[in-house]
Amino acid sequence: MKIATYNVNGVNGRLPVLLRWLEESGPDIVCLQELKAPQEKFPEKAIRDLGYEAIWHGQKSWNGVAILSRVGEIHETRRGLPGDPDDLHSRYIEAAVAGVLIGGLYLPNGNPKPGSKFDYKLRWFDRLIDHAAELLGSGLPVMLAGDFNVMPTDLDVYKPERWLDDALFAPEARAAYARLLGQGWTDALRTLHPGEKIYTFWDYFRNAYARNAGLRIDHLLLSPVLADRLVAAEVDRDVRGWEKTSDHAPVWVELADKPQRRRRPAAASEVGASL
DNA sequence: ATGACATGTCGTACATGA
Repeated sequence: MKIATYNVNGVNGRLPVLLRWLEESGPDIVCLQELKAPQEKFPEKAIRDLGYEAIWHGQKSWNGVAILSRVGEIHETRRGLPGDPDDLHSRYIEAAVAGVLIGGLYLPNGNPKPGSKFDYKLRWFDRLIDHAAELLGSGLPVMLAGDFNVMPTDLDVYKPERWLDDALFAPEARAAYARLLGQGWTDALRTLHPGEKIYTFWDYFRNAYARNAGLRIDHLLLSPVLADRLVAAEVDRDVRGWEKTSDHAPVWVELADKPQRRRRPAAASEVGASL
C-alpha cells in the first residue's frame, strides 16, 4: 500500500498537476495540504472520477487539508487539533483508512520570527505533540503525514547557515520535531535514506529547483507497528519540474501488509516518553 | 541584506508563503 503527502499550493489552480500525478504515481491514500479553497470549492468530482473518495477541511484563501483514498472508505476521526477552540485554521484532518489511522497536517510556517506567528507555530506544535502521544498510546497503526514546515537537521537544508534565523529551521522548531520523534515515531524518508541529501520543497525564486537548493519539510512519521511494515520511501521529485507545479513535491511510503523487519528495541527515552 | 516567484482575493495591491 502506497501512502503519500503532497502540499499542492492551491488545489484548484494545481488541479491538472494533481490529477496527472495521481494517475502516474497511483498512490492508494493521499494527504493534501494548502488547498487554498473554501469547503464548497474542493474539486471532488475530478478526484472521484479518478477513483478516489475524499474528505477535506477547506478554508477561504489559506490552509486547507484533505485525505483521499482509492482503497476503501475513509472514516473521519477528527478535524482540527484539540487544545485550542479559538484556532480556526484548517490544518489537521484525521481518519481511519484501510486499517491505518492517518493524521494529515499542515503545521504553521511561523515566519516572521520572532513574533505572534512564530508563537502560534510553537503552540500548534505542542498541541500536535500532545495529540500524537495519545495516538501512539493507542497502539494502533498510525501515521502522521504532511507539511511540518521544519527541516529536522542540517542535512535537510541546502545551506543551513542561511536558515538559522528562519522559523522553519529555528532551534525551537527543530527541538519540537525532535521531541515528537522521541515519542517513538519513525521518519520514513530519513530512515531509508540516511545521510542522503533529499528534499521535498524548492522555492520558486532564483531557479532553486534547477540548482537543487531545496528543503526537506514534508514528512511521513510511522508508529512502531507501521515502521515494521516500511519497505520504501521516496520523493516524486520530477513533479516539481512540471508546468504550473507546486513548490513542494509529493512524498510517499510503501507499506507491506505484514511486518518486514524485526522491531528494534525501544530506546530508554522512548520508554520514558510513553509512561 | 535583499529580493527573486506564486497563490487567492468581491483584485488592479495586499496578505501569505518558506
